[in-house]
Amino acid sequence: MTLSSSDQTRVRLLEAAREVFSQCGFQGATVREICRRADANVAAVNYHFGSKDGLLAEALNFSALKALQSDNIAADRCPEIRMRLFIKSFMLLLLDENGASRQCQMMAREMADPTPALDKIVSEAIAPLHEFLAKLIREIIAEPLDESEVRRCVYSLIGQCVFYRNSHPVLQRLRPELRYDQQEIEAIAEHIADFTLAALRIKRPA
Amino acid sequence: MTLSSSDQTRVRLLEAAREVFSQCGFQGATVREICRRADANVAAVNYHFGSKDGLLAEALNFSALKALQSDNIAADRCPEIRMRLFIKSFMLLLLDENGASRQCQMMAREMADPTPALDKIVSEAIAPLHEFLAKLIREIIAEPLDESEVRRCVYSLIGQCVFYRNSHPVLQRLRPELRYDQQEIEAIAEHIADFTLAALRIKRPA
DNA sequence: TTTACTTTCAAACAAGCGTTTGATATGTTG
DNA sequence: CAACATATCAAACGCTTGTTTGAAAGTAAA
Repeated sequence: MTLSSSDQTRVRLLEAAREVFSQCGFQGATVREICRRADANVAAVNYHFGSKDGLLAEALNFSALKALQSDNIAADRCPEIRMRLFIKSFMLLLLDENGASRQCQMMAREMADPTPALDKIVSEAIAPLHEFLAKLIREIIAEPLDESEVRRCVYSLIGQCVFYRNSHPVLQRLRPELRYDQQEIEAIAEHIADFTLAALRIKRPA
Repeated sequence: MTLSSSDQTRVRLLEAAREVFSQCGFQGATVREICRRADANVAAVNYHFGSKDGLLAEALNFSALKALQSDNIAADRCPEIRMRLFIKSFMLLLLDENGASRQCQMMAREMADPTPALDKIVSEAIAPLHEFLAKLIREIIAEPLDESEVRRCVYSLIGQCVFYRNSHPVLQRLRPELRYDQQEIEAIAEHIADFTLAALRIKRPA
């Protein structure tokens, strides 16, 4: 099955949309810029997706994030190792600069600036992610723990991770030589894992 | 010394600007909305501040954040206690909902969406804050530590803190009953302090 | 009161936005 | 080929944005 010409511009639009949305946010992105990058007419967005909102809804795609979680569960490792593995692949998704994976970056954008699509993002991607992490943290602590306390540990972990993405403009100015290459990302991931696991071990019986 | 009529609308504009900027971000805020809340004409912003950019520059004010740091240094306490004190007052600044202190919230906004004022914010407020925290962390660990490692600890701490502000729209949807009252903020601050200090103690000689 | 200066205001401006339109091209089907 | 549905396009629409304008109102000193 080959692509019809309309399907071709559709996928070009979706790809360009992910690029621009993840870079500029939904508000900052313009339909004209997306169409320019997709070599398409301004009217193409509304023809194929109905509206800018519709384009965003179709551009969102949580498969990478979900794959990350199911792979992690499938991995036959102890909870602490699985935590390390998760953080590493999560940071790669979040920071990879020439990324085929703009999905998480779009989500990180939406988190600060709500759009009509935020409800979908929360219920389909963020809520499951939080539950996944809460479960993993419970396994690591291995001691019954207050629900609200587990939740705050999840927030502490995710807060550390998304910080590098959300505050990238600031970090860039603080340390202009900073580049998110594979090596740097892995170093960051290792720090976050060390930091988080150390904090979690305290809560565990001795 | 009393306020001239022009000074009065100036301060009303500044107050309204802080309100709207902290709620909507710079891009999302409109001059018309600010003027509406300040009971001023649309032209008032350009008359008094030259432009929307100029209004932002004057609305920014880092005195609360600086006072927080100097008070903390002045307090005659051990580093760990000072860390707890700092986190608590920082979270109060960040989360206080009917806040006279919109300053930190504006800064948190800027961090995700760069504006022409970001350079000023970084050099005058964020860089000193990071240095302050780096020093505090070094005191807590009390062992010579790699500069990049200290920096990442600073990021871990700040990341946890600003998460509650930047991801507020998400957390609101995840837990609609969430309210940032005094008690909740203090509980959050205590968690972050416990979490962070536990992680830092690991790095310290036994 | 007159003069000079500052502040406010309704109105308009130019530019950018998402979206719509109607014509033109393209492709598919009988 | 003819007929029809689909896809693209330049152009324009209606709206909002930050900003400017020039007149009116207010203020203070001589």
